Amino acid sequence: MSVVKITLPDGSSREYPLGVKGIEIAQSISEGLARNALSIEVNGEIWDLSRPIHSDSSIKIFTWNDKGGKYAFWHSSAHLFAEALEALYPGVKFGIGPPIDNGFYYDVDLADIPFGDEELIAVEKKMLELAKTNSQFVRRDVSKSEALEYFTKKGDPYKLELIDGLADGSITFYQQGNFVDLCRGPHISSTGPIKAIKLLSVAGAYWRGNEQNKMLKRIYGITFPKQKELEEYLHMLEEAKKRDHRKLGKELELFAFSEKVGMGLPLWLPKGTILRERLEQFMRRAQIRAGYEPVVTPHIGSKQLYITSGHYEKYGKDSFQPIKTPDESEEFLLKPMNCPHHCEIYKVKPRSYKDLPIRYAEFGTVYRYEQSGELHGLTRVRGFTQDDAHIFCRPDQVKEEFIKVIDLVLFVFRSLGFENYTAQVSLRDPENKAKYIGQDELWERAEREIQEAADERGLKTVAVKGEAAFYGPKLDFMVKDALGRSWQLGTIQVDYQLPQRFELEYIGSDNQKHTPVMIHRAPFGSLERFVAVLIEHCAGNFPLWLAPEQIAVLPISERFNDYGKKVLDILKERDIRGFLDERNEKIGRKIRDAEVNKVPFMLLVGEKEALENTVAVRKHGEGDKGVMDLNDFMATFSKDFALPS
RNA sequence: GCUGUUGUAGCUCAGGGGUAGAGCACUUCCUUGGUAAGGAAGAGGUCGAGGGUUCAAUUCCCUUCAACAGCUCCA
Repeated sequence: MSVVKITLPDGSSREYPLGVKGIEIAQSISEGLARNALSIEVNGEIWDLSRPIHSDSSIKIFTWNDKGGKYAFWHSSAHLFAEALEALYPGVKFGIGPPIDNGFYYDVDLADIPFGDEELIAVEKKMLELAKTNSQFVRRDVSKSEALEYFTKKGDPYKLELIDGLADGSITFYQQGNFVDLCRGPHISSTGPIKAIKLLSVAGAYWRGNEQNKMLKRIYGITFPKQKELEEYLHMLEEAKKRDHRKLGKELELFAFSEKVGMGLPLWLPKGTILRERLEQFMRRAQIRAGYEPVVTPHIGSKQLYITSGHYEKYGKDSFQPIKTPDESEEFLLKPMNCPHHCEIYKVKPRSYKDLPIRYAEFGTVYRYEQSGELHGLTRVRGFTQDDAHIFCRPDQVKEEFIKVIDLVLFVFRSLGFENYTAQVSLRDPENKAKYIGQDELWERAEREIQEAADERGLKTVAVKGEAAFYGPKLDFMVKDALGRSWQLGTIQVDYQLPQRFELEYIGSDNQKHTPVMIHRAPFGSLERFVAVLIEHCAGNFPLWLAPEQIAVLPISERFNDYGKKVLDILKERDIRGFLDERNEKIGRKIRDAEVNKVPFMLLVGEKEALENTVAVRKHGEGDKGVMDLNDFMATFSKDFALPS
């Protein structure tokens, strides 16, 4: 056979000579595509454009607009970085240098060479210089012995360790210029297209992520085909920093931390508390409509409770330690989760199959001793409030209940304008079953039912092994923060284990005892994290119903403070949150301050308004909306003041 | 928890071996102004904490705490 059949993404296929290269296919399609092509997907694998294709294949040619294209570009940039670094610092040892979502990094052992901003700039310069030589990335298959010999000679222990773990026959080298790296690829054709380079930061990272190993320097960078794109990216980073919830939380006086109170223990300021309570009201109402019953449980529970649940064994040592009492036989733990308490509520009386499902909801504040280096604003704290609920149901009700919870989560996301979320099915790590409790068949059943429920609601899911909780698989909803970091928000978890451990039961229609299934769920995840992500999502410009201060009443001069007070009183009668700016300042100044504080509406009152009983409406970010009767104003926006439903 | 960086007024930051400075915010006075910063005066700090070196430390050294970045972790 001297031809291969190549199937294109549109389903059409063409024949090419055996050993055709991606770049040749691109040229045959169009000159423009060939010019922009960076890599090619061949039967689901991403290849170099210069690698010959020897069998019938489905292909897709990637450009800068595809993730696969960017990855090849950034992977090649990592090699270019290594080449430049080696040119400037001969003898440095290299770990790994992969592409990431935004750019690339390379782990290097610089021994004791100091490496700061100046060095980063010097390496950037060298990279640009080398990129201009437009050297080809050349792929070469090497035998394991040849690979070992090369890096032994070069004296790079990290690469030797990597090669050690690879099978002979699967090892490839890539070379550009004088630099040779162990690499699976793929790469772009040559260094020329790398036109704009920025090395962003240096951080420590353990070799192979193991803290027993030596710490290497991880150098992050990003590159672009055009200088303008780099500038736009850097601008975007600046903008993202302005949305950081830690910054806005301080500026808008939403929350604070105190060294004296303790790290990771947020203090909610008055404005932040309003925001948080509005979210609670919103969720309470949605839950009551969905058939949940609110419950309240204490902040501590006896150690025995957590021995029963299995949490003590799993987390006891690495958590807040037991609280003692004068009675030495007593020990209590700060509650790290609400489920055991809710199980005990279930147990207060015998249950019939007709009672199920039972749904207990609680805004439960829990405490977890997170590692100090993990704490991060409101997204990772040591004391937080979950919008928690536990659904106790029969096995035949699991899927239906799960779907109802998905609907609730999606309602919440929709109401708050979150469109960019991903759903992750978190499964057990089949290689490490000891990490989990419970029988295999229950796990398999739960994993299957989660996937089915998600599919039924048309969720796009990614299954990730090893991400399950120790008692059951989860469906996690993830969103990204302003700086592109991914956070888990809502979570839904099926649990066959806790009901057994707590010996929960119900009497079935067969008059026999059965064990119910438990579903843990928290659409917000925690109020803390949700508020953090919400702040970044809307850059502090909260929807009207959530805004801590909805309206600023701004008298033109002190002469109209009395009328302003009257307007404010009317607003307050309608439960609208507002304040009167009585300061001896000009109107321009009052407007500026209200704008900076992101107050959604400003009502200006002066001589004309006081005489006519009206207000001059100004909307945040939009400007003057004209003079209106106060009642008309409130009627026009009444829907926006109310909880969404 | 590990590695690195940082810590000066309420906030944002400058400074630097001889006991501190700016802008904004704050207070008072003048001004009563119509859609993003009116003017003047004033008050405000154990320079994160503890120890050391020194005639002298906020500045140099050590320890510690916290924040930040990354790694590891996340019921």
